[in-house]
Amino acid sequence: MGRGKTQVKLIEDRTSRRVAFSKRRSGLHRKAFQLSVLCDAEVALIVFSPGGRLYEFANAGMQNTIGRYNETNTKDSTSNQVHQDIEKIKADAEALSKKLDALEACKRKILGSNLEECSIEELQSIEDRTEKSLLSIRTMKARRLEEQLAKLRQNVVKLSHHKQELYFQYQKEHHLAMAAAASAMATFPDDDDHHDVMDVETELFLGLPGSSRS
Amino acid sequence: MGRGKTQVKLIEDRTSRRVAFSKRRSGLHRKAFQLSVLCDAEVALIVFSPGGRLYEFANAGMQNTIGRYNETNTKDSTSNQVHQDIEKIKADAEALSKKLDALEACKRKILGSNLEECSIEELQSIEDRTEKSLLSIRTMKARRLEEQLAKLRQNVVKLSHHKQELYFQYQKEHHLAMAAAASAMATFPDDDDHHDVMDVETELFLGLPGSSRS
DNA sequence: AGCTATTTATAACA
DNA sequence: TTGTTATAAATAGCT
Repeated sequence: MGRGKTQVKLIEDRTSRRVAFSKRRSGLHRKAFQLSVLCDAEVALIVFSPGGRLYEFANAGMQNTIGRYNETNTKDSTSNQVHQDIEKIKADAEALSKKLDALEACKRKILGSNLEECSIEELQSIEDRTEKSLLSIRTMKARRLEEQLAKLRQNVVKLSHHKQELYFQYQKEHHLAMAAAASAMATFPDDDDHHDVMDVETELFLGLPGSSRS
Repeated sequence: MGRGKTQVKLIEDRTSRRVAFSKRRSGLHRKAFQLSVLCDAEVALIVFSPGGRLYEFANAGMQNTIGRYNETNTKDSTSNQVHQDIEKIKADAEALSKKLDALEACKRKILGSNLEECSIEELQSIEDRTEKSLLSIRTMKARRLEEQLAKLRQNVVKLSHHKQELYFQYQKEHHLAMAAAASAMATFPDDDDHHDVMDVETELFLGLPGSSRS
């Protein structure tokens, strides 16, 4: 149709191609419409131009026809996968929620609330467990205290050393000063009590009751 | 095109309509194909016959073109809603999971495991709480025991009554029998020890140590 | 399904 | 882009 026979291959000339696209697209649209009316068919047509422009026709609504297409043709693929994913996530959430409820109930029981519904046997087991816990907790607390003690002792030792160093330094400087003073004015011998710096009690005892002093 | 002009309205004759559908459908398919080739366009065509049969053409793959259509055209509606739903559910699951982890850590601490990372202050608070719990648990246990005791005592009372009834019945029958025997053979007086049935100790003491006997 | 008279679509041109 | 026109293509009504 037209003044020359058409070969079905890409039209090389860009302008001709654009024109052909425009005319043939509208023709296709018209034909699709006619088919839908004349024959009571459900027709959906999607056309993207090479430039990316969208043209569409759908006498029953594009989404409806696409939905029907997906139902009829490809029972699964996307839609079903998504649905399965959703179901899986929901189930996971449900399971988590239940676990959480159980844990909360358990915690409450352990903490001594909501014991109304417990049998004696259950109470006994909770009691035993709680006693054990208490033991663990106290053990750990004792260990913590020991650790702190050890640190404090270390600090004391360090401080003690530091003090001694300071003392030696002081003595050294003092003797130098004395020597200088002595040589300067040997006539005034001076017997101060520098040694009593060492007399101050600097040791500190720290420990649990009953632990012996090292 | 054909021997008569076509009005664009439903073809009434069923046979004609079926024929027209067949011919026009193939024509439409051919035109769609030509457009895709001649003009380098992406074309998708879906046709449902009135009988529900599916015919399709898509030079770039139906799902691809539908996907592109959904992206280009309808940024939202279904797909986006579903996506949002999924995200919401995921977030919920995440939150639940975190809560669960926290609870499990809490429970473990209370039960005396995983105390390595606790400070002394934390340990102290856990200890206090656990002691309280122990108190609650023991109180509840005592209450339960009391309840059971009460029930047992009731049972004892019932059994005691029942036993007495049985005894009276026995005595009655025994005396009747005795009377009959006496009247039958009054010459052999018989002094058996039936009364010792009552001598058996049937009372039962149940109670907590220190609770007084009622 | 084929055929064919006719209508329709459209390639080339303006 | 839109319109015209010569001509190819599609197809309605028949067989």
